[in-house]
Amino acid sequence: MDKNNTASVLIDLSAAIVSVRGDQPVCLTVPDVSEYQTPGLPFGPFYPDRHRTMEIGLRQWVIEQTALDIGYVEQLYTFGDRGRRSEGADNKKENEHIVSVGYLALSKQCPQPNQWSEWYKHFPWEDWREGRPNILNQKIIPYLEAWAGSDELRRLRLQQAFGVPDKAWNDEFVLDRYELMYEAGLVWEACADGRQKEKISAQTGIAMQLDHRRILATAMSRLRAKLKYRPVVFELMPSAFTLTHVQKTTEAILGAVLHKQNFRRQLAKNELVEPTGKMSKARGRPAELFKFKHDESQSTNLPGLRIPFGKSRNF
Amino acid sequence: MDKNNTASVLIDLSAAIVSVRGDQPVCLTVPDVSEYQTPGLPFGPFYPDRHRTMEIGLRQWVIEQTALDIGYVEQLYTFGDRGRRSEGADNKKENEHIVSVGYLALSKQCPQPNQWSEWYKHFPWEDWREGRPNILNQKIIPYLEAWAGSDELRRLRLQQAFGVPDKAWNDEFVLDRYELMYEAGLVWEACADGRQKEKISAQTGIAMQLDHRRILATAMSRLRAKLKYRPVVFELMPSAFTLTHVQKTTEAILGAVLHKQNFRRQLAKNELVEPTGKMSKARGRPAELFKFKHDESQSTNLPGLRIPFGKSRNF
DNA sequence: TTAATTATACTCAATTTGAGCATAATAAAG
DNA sequence: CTTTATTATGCTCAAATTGAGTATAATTAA
Repeated sequence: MDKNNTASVLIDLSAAIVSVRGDQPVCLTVPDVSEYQTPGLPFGPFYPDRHRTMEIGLRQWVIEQTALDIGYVEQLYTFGDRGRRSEGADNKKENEHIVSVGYLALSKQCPQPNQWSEWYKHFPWEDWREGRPNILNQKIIPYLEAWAGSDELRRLRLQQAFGVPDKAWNDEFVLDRYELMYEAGLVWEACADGRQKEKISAQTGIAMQLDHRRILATAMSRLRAKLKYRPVVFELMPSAFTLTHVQKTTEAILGAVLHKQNFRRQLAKNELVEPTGKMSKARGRPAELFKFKHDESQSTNLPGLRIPFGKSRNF
Repeated sequence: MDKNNTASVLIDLSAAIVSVRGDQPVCLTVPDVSEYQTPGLPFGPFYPDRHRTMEIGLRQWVIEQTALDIGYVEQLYTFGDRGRRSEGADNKKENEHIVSVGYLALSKQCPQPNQWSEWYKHFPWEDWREGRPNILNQKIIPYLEAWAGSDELRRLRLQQAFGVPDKAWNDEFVLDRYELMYEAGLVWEACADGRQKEKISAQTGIAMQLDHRRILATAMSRLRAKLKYRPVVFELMPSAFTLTHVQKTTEAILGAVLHKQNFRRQLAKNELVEPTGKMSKARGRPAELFKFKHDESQSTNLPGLRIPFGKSRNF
């Protein structure tokens, strides 16, 4: 193998294809054939000869393999870490290095329910809609505190990511929290990568193949952040919807509940929706059906929601 | 060439290494040997055998080639476009596909002035510190309006990116504006890539090699956005500085002037700086010297500046 | 009819923002 | 030594935004 070849790599395009089913954000997964049965994100190789850009390549295999209509697509991050893909265990071809480019895609529908995996089964500590998740105080925080010990840097990172002991929880730091837990050996993937010798007694969320849970965490962080300044929720909504429906979808993604009246005030101020004239009928008073105002093309850099938050979110 | 090989690519790590000299943001460049004399961003190949992660690989060649102390490094975007690197003109090896991973790095110093290129020489329309740049009304907007014609989509994009006719200028849309100008054939690179037949009469900013101006535009967008919610300015400041110095640096990057008292109020509220006790001496009343409060390690996700803006920025 | 449920209009205090004036401390000029 | 230019910093205040309610309307189910 000459020097030129050592620089040559294969590129995987991995996608976190996100949708919302009921009040749960879900993510398209493919089943695992190995003994562990951990789900993984769908991915396909990038063929530079065939596709002019990587995004085109990604859309291509998503259409071929899933027949899904994904509107919004955004590149997340390019991961080139050795040792974060369980290479020793899985990869037969030692010489082929793989770099994976992670994408976030949003889909309005999610047919075939068994192929979609709920976010919060993989990240139970990220859903605060019913209050602070028990797993935090019962398991994660005590374990991480022990791991940090008296190490100043570790304690600082713990404070940043998890808000302990006195800072607020920040819903956007999904990736930071996952990475900290990985380093501390608190997720299954750390064992698989050989960073942790013994298995952790109970699992902290359902693991995923290779570094896919990390890609999903990146997608969650990005989507939660983006929601607040770009109107991406509408990429997850049908053509007509009630305001409550938009709110429930937003809350599902943020993993937090919002103030109803203030949420609507923001929608109104930013002129993001317009009435269709029709009404929905369900239990109580019928709600007006709205539609997104700018469904044409690149509505990417319109104002957004400027989510109003409850103030104290720690404890 | 078998199917496996068509998927194999070389990876370039390109870096927009940014610093501020006086009141000008600058970017490390390497001279061009070709006839055009256009500067380019420094880059090096990624050797997956040698470096565990791409960021480590990047830091490695930056240290080797520039001897710079870069603290903050952030991955920007992975570009895999064919036709956006003037391949026909430059690349001899038709079979080797190159994907470039763009990085943003911040440096406190910028020695050897001739190797650093000022941002606004490449993007003269992005510096609004002296008011709306003349080149916009005199050249860019008229050209783009003609290009858009009566095409609704084009006009919408024009409004989003450049604020014409009635929206405000958004300093973060550097990339959107550059991409629009590229598509419209208003930058030199579009000619080089063969998208534009004739040369444009006068240049709109100094061009760069391959797609490097696009990477710089991405860096500018990201840095301008980040500045507002993360305290990254301090990665560009010496260990002790006056508040005015922080403000001038921020203004240089944003390409806009800020209200002095309000800027300081934000710094104070977020507790980002603390006094050193020493004073600076220059022309007028001496200013207190401050230092960044959290210089240890990952201060990445601290509050940030929440830049207050002047209200009307169009015209 | 009544209760439960959901939608929507409106209010109000607290906070944040945008924009300004007033005053203080220094160097350079006269 | 006084004045002027220059920069720093303290303080004010109206406008806008946010957070957190209350009140009322229009339905379905009992």
